[in-house]
Amino acid sequence: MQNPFVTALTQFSLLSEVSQQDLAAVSRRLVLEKGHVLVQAGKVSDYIYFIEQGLSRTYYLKEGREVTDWLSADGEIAGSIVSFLSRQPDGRIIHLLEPSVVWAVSYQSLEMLYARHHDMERLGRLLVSHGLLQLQHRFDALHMATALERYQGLLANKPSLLQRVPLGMLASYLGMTPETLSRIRAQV
Amino acid sequence: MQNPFVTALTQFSLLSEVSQQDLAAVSRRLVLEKGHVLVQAGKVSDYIYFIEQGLSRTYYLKEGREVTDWLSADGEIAGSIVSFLSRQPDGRIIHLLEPSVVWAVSYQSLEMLYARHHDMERLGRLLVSHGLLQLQHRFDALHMATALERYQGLLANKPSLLQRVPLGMLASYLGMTPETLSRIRAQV
DNA sequence: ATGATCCTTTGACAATTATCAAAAAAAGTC
DNA sequence: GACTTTTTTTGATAATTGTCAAAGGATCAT
Repeated sequence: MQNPFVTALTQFSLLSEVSQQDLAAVSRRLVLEKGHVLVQAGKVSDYIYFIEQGLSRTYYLKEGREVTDWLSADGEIAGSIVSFLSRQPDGRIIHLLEPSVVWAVSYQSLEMLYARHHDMERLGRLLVSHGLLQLQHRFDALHMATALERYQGLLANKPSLLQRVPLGMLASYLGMTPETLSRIRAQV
Repeated sequence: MQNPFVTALTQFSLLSEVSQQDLAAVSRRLVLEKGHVLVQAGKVSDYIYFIEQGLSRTYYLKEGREVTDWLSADGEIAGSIVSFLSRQPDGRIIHLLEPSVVWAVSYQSLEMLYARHHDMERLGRLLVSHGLLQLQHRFDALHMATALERYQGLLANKPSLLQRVPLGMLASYLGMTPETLSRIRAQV
């Protein structure tokens, strides 16, 4: 299999040749510049993305301030999951923090594949399960933790983000102000 | 369908008669007293629960203190999802805050049903998706919010928990100390 | 390269939240 | 129902984190 997107998904669960071909057929590879907006606010998000290479940031506005909700780097999934799964508009915006190569699959295509192939439905279940585990992990890292602990958690878990993501965007990702993150970083 | 557990799951996605029967066949109804422990810490959790009536609390210990991770009431799912999905031990404990009627299904049975019936696999996917949406919602409610906002969020979203869950357990659920929650409640 | 813009750091101070302790209230037990 | 135990409230104080402002750096576009 040449398609890195299909290869990555196959890690979650084996797919028949037919499913792999069908999946490859509905996925599109995009080469995009830094700053490109993958998902706009207020619309139903119709695509889910796989970041072959690059970095995306999901954020929303709260009282005029940007709150970073999620960061997806090479080999990870990006998407406005609330909107994508619930089929409702959502305020989240996804944009690229680096020039990136991403794969896109539409909701419709996925539903079609789920209906057609049991093994794709299974893959979908496992993908969502994986997403749930990731979110729980992130939740735990922020729950009942001090700002310093949250920073250290990121340092232990995803240190590369500290290099690749501007401090101001990381701060709200960690649930603190830029000033606090700057001070913590200076002092550790 | 007489089985309230199967009826509840059917809301997520239609099931064939056969699937419904198979699901009913592997689920067991339990009538349990307050305080009963559904899931112990440090073990791989082999069951997922549906609360027909009652209330459960998921918590773990952090530096000697109990942190409330999740609360499941009538009609909701309870389970140590990290352990259940990842098949790894986890520190979370689930116990009942009220005498409850719950339905239990084992991991093995579910896997068997997933493999046997495509529509069960779909139901599983939708159940996990629903869980992911719930967790994201909870995450959003705590992210970049003050203690007062978090309290008001609970008041707006799940006010019944304020009546049914002891304040100390709610406090860590909301990411604050019992003293802070007590003061906020007195003042609002 | 240069200027403009945006991001980060630092400082002073204010607000929020945590901690510790003790009293008051509520819940569980015999 | 009285007693014990646990939970909640309240107070005083400390620690953490946020806010506002300004200076210093970095980045971007021309």
